[in-house]
Amino acid sequence: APESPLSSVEDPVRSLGEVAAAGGGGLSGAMSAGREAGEPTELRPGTPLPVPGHSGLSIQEMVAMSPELDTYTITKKVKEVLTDNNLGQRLFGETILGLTQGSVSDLLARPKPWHKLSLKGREPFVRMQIWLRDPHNVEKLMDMKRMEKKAYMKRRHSSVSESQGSGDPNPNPNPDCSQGGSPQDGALQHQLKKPRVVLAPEEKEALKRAYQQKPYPSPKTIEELASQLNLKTSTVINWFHNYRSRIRRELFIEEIQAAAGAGTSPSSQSTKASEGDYYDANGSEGAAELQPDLDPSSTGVLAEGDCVLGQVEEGSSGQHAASALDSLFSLPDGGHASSPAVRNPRDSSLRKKKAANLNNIIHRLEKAASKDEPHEWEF
DNA sequence: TTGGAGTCAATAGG
DNA sequence: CCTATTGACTCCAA
Repeated sequence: APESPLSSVEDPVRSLGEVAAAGGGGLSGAMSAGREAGEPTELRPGTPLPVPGHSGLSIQEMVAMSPELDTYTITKKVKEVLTDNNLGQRLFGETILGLTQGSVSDLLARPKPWHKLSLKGREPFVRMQIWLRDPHNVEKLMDMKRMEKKAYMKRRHSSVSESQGSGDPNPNPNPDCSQGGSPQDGALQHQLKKPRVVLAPEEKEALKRAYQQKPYPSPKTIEELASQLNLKTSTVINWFHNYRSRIRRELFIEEIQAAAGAGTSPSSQSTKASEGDYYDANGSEGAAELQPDLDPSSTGVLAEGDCVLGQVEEGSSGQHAASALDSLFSLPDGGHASSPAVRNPRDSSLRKKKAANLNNIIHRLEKAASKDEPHEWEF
């Protein structure tokens, strides 16, 4: 069998079956029926990407049994290993995690604390942990990188001549190998595919301002915003979904940094953080002062007790059968499990964000108070 | 239905 | 090439 240019590099297992992934009901997608055929999207839900060595456990099972992991330390280590060895997020993500580059970037840049992750969300971290365990894995990835490059060179050479059909030397019976084919009929699809919406800075500002005032706008408010900004309603809705979600994540990170920073050094480096990107640096006014001490846990966003600190108390109990797993869940080198410490509740940035989240609470209270009657309260 | 969690994938910068 | 950002989509639970 002639080695395929690149697909062979990828997960050899992969779902053979793969029922036409036509994708379920696309409710709103109606009009833009441009969904092109091919592009089975590399790794899909089917085969959860086999975990390296390992006995029969599926990652799912391993995730379930996994003790609390320090996501921050894991991502830090992964980033270090990748950069040290010139390995990209794309290759790492697609072959090790089964995720795309963008997702990997996001994950590595702002990992959520373990206890805030769903089972699904923990999977990538467990995979990274396992991957880190064996230094040999780095070698394997590097080999793959070389192979990709080789394949790429080869393709670039041959493709030039066979400009049209059949030319594609695709020895792979499996239509999976997306890499190659694509630039075929670009022009056509380009027109049919709805262009990506890019919000103007001012539009984002307006939305952020609206968020400050009402993190959970009513359908009515959304409509207004949409028409005022001349955007589709769905775009506004999506924006709020995404913004809330990303604000939430920012808070997690701030908490981690606050805890870590406070512990290592009294003065500590004022984690420059991405500051005011996710919330209006200016607009948080009043709220902050009005609520001196809101119980964070009630927001459902600012976790209970202590996130970051959690993993200390864990240890002792679950050993037993875990002994075997023990080796699996521990970084190869110094297992320095981030030593958290006191955290500084006075962190202005954190406070500001928590304050900004006040409206979140209000929203829920409103909701609880009056199910019906989408009251539009003014403050 | 609505909101949250995870992701994808286009795209902007390096 | 690579990485970061981000609008949209899929799943799922309440």
